[in-house]
Amino acid sequence: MKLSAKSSLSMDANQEDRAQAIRDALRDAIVDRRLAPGTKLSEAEVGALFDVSRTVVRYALQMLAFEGLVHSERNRGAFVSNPTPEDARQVFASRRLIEAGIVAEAARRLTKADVAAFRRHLEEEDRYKASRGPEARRAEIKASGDFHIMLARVAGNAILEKFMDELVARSSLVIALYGRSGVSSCGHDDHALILEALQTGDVERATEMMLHHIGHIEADLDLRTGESLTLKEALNL
Amino acid sequence: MKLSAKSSLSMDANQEDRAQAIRDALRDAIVDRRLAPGTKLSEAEVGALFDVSRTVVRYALQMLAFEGLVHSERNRGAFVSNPTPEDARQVFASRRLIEAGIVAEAARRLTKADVAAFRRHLEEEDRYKASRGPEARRAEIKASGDFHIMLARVAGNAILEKFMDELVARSSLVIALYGRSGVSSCGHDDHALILEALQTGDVERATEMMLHHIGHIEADLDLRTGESLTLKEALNL
DNA sequence: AAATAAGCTAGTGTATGCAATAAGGCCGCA
DNA sequence: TGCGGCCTTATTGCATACACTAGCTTATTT
Repeated sequence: MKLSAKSSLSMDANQEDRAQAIRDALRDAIVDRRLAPGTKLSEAEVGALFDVSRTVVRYALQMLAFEGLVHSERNRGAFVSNPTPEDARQVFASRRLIEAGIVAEAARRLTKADVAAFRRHLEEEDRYKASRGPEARRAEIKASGDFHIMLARVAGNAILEKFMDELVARSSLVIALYGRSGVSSCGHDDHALILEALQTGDVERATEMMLHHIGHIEADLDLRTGESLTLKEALNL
Repeated sequence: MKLSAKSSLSMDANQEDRAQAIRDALRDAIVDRRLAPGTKLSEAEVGALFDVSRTVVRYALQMLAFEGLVHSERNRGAFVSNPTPEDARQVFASRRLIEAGIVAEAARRLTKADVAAFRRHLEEEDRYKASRGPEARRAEIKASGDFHIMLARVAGNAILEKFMDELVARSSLVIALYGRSGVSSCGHDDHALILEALQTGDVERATEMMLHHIGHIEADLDLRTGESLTLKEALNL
């Protein structure tokens, strides 16, 4: 667990709410796959890393549990979530539903400034795609999720935006567990296509592109029922 | 603040997680409108009522803050949320989107047992509608929300179910603040119509009914920009 | 030698104490 | 008499201390 870099940085900046800072740091670590699913998040350990008491850590962990990124078991502790294939399917089903609505609303509200921001973001994504190494890969996954979060923000509905934050984070976990080729690297610029359709005001096409895009991501997963269960069952026979 | 009835009851039943019990009790109180928007939820006071320390109360309040039912201000405390008209619009926009998806999925999965449960529920709703008095009114509102939550459960997506829990709760708050005639009492049995369409497997019609229903609820609101803001602006001129 | 039970340890659940902050009251001043 | 600043007080933020639970180790018995 190496999160030390974040700690000092966020502490002096955020005098206001340290629990939130810890939450964000852990969230990033989970989404970036620096913390593997199943990893135990010991209160004392995290507290030591961030130089706060367990009280504050508990708040942060509870928030993450609410988002579904962390699974909390009474008297046992908190662990990075280990979504089942069924969980994964539900995440993507939810995304298909909500992102379709977001695309429709975003198309109506998209400003020139938004388009410019998206262009900058797409360039950044491309840079990461071009780069090699695990660090660039992590950055690419993060940036890929950020695209969807930006879109949700443009849609102007704070509630849907919050839902998308959660769904994108959960998606990262799912991809970490079940992703085959690593990234949604089916050799496509889905995001660029979506933006293009949005710019021309073609809502229907943009929606279709989005659904295809989510389909691509999901198709890249290997959701066959986990081996661990099969193994257990085999031993019981 | 009279929540005493719940406290003793939930304590002996739930040895497992007292914070959750308190959360549920407060949640019910807010959704039932026993706690008005803006009411301060003092940690010490709530703790005394439930006979737990502030630590546990804080967890409960934080959970409610995450659901949007409670607004937490640093060094000031937690208050029952006071959604703005814009918040209200976003709640219903989100519901239109998500419940359309839920109806479609529920139609596919609806079993006979589900139908029977819905029928029982509708009867209960009717009983409350027939009864007079504020107590019956509260029960009616609650039951009305429960219909939507049941539907979400039938749809079989835990994530969407959680989102609906939050949206239904927020709706109750909004109705408490901006509701004109009190309940969605536009003299209709929207829920029964939705169930009927679902039974016949007519997804399109069920979806349409659901959207109409949400429209009915929203139409019953008076979302003209709050007087407080207008007053402030008037004073600033 | 294997299995079971008892104690031990590590870590979470809860309460409480202390420090800090914000709201309200009080006094002085114009 | 009205207004502004200071102080008091109630309440939250955080840390720590204690209680309890689960899992592991060990020892004893069959």
